[in-house]
Amino acid sequence: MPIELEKAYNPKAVEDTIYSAWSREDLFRVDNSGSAKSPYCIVIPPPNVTGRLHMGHALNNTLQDILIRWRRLAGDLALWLPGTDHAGIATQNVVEKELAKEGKSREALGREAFEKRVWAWKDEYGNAIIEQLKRLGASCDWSRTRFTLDPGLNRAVREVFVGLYRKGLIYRGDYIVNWCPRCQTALSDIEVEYQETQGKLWHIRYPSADGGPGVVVATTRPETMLGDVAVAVHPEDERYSALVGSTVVLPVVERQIPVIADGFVDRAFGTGAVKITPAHDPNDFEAGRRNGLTPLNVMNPDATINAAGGQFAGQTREACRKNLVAMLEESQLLVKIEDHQNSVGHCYRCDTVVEPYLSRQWFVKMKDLAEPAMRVVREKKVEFVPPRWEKLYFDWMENIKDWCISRQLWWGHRIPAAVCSGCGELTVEQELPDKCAACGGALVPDPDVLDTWFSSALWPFSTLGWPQGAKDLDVFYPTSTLVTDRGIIFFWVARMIMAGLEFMGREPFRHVYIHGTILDHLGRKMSKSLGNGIDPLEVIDEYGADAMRFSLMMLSAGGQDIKLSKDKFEMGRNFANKLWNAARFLLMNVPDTGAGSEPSTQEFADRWIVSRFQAVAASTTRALEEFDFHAAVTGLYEFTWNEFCDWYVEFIKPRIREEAEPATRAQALATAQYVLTGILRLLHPFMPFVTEEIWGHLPGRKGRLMTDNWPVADAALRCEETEREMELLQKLVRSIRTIRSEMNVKPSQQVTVRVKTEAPQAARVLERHGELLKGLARVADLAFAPDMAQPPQAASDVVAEAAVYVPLAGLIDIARERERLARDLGKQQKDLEGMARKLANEKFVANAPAEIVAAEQAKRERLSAICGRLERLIASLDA
RNA sequence: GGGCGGUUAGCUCAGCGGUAGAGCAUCUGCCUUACACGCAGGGGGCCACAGGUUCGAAUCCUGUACCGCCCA
Repeated sequence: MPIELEKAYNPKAVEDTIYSAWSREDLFRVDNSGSAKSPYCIVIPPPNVTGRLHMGHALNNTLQDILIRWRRLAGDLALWLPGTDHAGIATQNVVEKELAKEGKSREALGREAFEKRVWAWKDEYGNAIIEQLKRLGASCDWSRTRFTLDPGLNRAVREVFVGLYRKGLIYRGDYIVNWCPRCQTALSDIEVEYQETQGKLWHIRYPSADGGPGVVVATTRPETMLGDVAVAVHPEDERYSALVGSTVVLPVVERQIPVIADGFVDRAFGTGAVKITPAHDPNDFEAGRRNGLTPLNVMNPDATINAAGGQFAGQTREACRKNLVAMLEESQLLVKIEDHQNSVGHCYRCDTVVEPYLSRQWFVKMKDLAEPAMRVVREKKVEFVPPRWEKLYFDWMENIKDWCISRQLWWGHRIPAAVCSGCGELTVEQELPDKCAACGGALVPDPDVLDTWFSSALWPFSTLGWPQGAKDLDVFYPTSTLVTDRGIIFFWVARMIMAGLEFMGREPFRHVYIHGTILDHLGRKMSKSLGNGIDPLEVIDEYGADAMRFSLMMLSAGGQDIKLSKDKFEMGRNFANKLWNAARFLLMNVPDTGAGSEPSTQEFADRWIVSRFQAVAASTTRALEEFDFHAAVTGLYEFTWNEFCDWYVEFIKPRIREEAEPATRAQALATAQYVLTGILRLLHPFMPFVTEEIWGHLPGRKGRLMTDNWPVADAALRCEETEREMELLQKLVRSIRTIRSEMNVKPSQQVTVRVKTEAPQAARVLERHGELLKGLARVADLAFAPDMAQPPQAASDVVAEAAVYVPLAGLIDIARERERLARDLGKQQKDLEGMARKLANEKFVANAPAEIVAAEQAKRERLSAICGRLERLIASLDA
């Protein structure tokens, strides 16, 4: 019994089944023992445990899966190592919200109980995104799944922290950091997002202590004046030189502060005099240090005013600003208010306005780490694809600032440090002792945790078993390719390179592929607040995972951003269905025993498709090697649809009918099966489900497609002569089809065709392959000759090598026919003239490469032949 | 203010030195027993603008405009 497949491909019915089969058969697991295969490894950019799969993930992970499935088929020991990120702030926020619903708080619960609670949450919900990746088809080795808070990774974090501390690359100190008053933690510089805001510039008079007019300062944040300790002017600013060294009175607060001179003041900004608030502004902090001024902190961690703010104590920063401005106005010290555009920092997790805030934090000294990390990119040991991202990397690395790594959170890696309650000595150890080594006093562990990105930076080696050492580490480090978004080049990529070099002595990966960003159909980023997101799981339900993957690849050229709308997925869905039906058709005709998969090259059509297949196998491989996913996928689309389905399958239909001659039938089926099998292999990385499903129906196949082989193009099977002949045949078929269509000949109606051709190649094609032409153009009667006379009442068309006549008694309107041919002639003549002009240009002939000139001459010849034929046709109509 | 990317058919995008391509949409025929998620045929573009380089520019260079992203 021939195999009968469903009429339309139904991804819903097969995807889960296929995935469980792969899983059940343990095909995801990578065995690193004694393999002679060369290693290929990708570590996943670990999604947040709190995350839900969005289109960005879908794109990112599709790309990784394509690479992994390709390399696995190609015979590598291909490991895709999955995992999730503990996402300090985000996860803590989620659980705190949950607690709030129960009327509880993290503080009331206590640290230990809270941490337990977060772990419980993680155990229950933290796997969601992993399960969603499986629906995408991700072929990760799930047995190696890691979490950034795993004990092994914690061990790595402590090792790195202590190592860097001992080298003097980690230090603790009091500095202005970016403080999120809502999350109540420090943030690193790159965790702050700046937004252009229409603000104001308040000009405030600080009168002299001696009763003089004093000085007018301009500020965008009047509330911070509570913490002012000086007013600064530029040393060379003549407007103020008399005031330097004098004392002014801080309005409302009535505190006396000095006027100092410092070169950092921008004379052109505002009034040229600025207030100095060292505890609340990074520049002022530095200025304060230079000038020996003691910072005055006037805010609580939640950005309300503290006791130092006197009468404003307890007010929020916003309320304080309002009240203070009102009071200044009342006392006539508010000189003016200007509109002022400035960019205001917001917390990247909760969007609260960030406060520059003086506090004691831990920092990593970056300069020494950045140097070798730049070198490996310069020396192409690490390559960005597309290469333009290198520049961004260098720009950031060259201006790198120290990294604030401590976070005032409860969820994360504890900083392995403690302070002695007795002598104040700082202890930094992987395993903290109970007592201070210096004085024997009790040690108080540092309450802070590390920036989540600190553990992420170690991901390429901590996940493989560092620092304990492991076979995986030996086999797979350095990893091969990192696939990620431009948004985390600083956060993650750069830091991984630095950490990898520092602790492994090798760069963590060879290539960094930076893909585009998914945008909505209007070109905006997809976001929860805009509600313009497309849910990949819905897309998978509606169109299938393969359709989504394939469509995304069709749309993602050269790492360009992707403007997405749901209807785009029809492309992939239609293609999957096309493939399915091609397979369905062949399987309906293939005997149970299989057709074999040895291609035949005896018949012209077989020789042609086999040759074309070698070409596409070669170009697909090349495209993947160059990370050109778009080229790979469009090449496969065109080959499968336009060559295999539209032409080859149509060609062999007569040969595979039951009544056909058995030998040619067997050859056609074997060749078709050979090409289909090859298509499935080439397509598998992009569309793993349909290809595996079809594979499962092929008679005589062994094992799973997922672990089969990647096709290697065989140059010996390439035949350019055949391809040229086929092109001519196709032109003739199209020519007849065009006539049929324009003359409204019913598809069921067979026609007679006469061809006038003097070209030996055309004669040969018609002689040998006339039957193919008759089949595809629905021709009952075909004849050709060098001197073929135009039959009466015939519609006609030309190709360069021939004139084609289709006698259609009663259907021909001579006038219309003449008009049609004349229109065509006009077009062709215009092209011909252009070509002739070009070739008449001596400079062109002299300067252009010989092969170009030859090609242009060939083109002119072709056009001239076409024009000649058209002219003769028109003349014969007039006769 | 600096950097990067974009501006090609109605829409979404390829092409990146030899006079333009795809998918969708559109128009005309077709349920030609693999597929209407389909088949066949057609129409549609002075490749943002202005200069330059070149025998030749959508493609390289310079500038302008607009859109987007990143950094300050």
